[in-house]
Amino acid sequence: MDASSDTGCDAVGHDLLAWYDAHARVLPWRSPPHTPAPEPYRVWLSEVMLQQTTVAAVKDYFAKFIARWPTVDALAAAADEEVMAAWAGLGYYARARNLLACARAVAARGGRFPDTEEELRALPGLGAYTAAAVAAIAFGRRAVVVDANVERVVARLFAIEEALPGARGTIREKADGITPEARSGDFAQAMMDLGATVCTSRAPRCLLCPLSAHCAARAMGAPERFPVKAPKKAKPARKGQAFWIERGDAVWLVRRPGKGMLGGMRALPDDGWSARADGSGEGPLAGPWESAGKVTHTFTHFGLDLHLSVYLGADWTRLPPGGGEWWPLDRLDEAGLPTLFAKAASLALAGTGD
DNA sequence: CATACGTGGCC
DNA sequence: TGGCCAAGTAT
Repeated sequence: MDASSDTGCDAVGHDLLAWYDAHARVLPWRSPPHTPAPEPYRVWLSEVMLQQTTVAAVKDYFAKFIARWPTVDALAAAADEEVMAAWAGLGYYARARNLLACARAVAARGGRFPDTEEELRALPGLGAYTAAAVAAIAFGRRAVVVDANVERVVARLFAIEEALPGARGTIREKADGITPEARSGDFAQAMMDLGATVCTSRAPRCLLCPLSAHCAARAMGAPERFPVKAPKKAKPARKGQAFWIERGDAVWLVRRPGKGMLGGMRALPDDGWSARADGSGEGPLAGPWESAGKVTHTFTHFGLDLHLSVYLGADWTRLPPGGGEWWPLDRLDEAGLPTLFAKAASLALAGTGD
């Protein structure tokens, strides 16, 4: 037997589940090992929030959503702008739009989530990972659950030299080979816990790892070399402007278009900056504008220097074109501004002494 | 298959 | 401090 066949698939599952029984993280959306599964609604909501997002960042949002919308039917009945505002700050806002679309699709079929991976995959916002995770965790189905943690653990277990993202197919096959028939939901969560707490990206704690005896990367003495990754593209640096138009007790807010950057979110008016180009420098009104400083913000695929121009004592007979609303300054935290514009608002309020 | 899409934490 | 990273999906 070679080093990989003696991992004998079953041995990995057995060792990992034994470790999980003793070391499973306690999380608000999770049931402990050997207890009934959480409600599918909670599993689904947490999995969507956790897409590309850390556990620490999700916790408060999960609690807020569950308190405000305890069931999928309640969420389905919510107003779009309420949900978008509640999601503000969590990022990847297409998730919030798909969350509502999915909740309404589930409500339309009686408030019950489908219980197969294939049907779950057809719902808005559920890709290969989330459909597999919900099928396994909420419904006990055997499913191959592959997220970034699993990719890292598997790439190390089998010392996969092929670089991501090309190695996805190979990694999935290997993950399939070690996924047990029984307890596949626990297995998936165990892999993710292992990746998050032991088989970490930097400085993996191999001495604490229940799979170290099976690990090819460990045997090579080079666990941190895996997974191999393709080099990243440089982020362009963009410049743009945002405009703070104040009427004494209120500021002019717009709603961004439903798709694209920060789609569907409330925002300050801007000069049309994007990932592809700088803004025009043109404001929505003639002014008079006063400079209030600059906000720097880094998005996934570009960096932005956002210059803020302020117009105090605006005349309400001269509303900017294109629609918007006067938003009370004392309720600005309820507007649901994405972080970039929340930073700009703080800058404006600091500068105006409000 | 490549790209667009947020944010905060870590070293 | 700037780059890397995190329970990915849609197109």
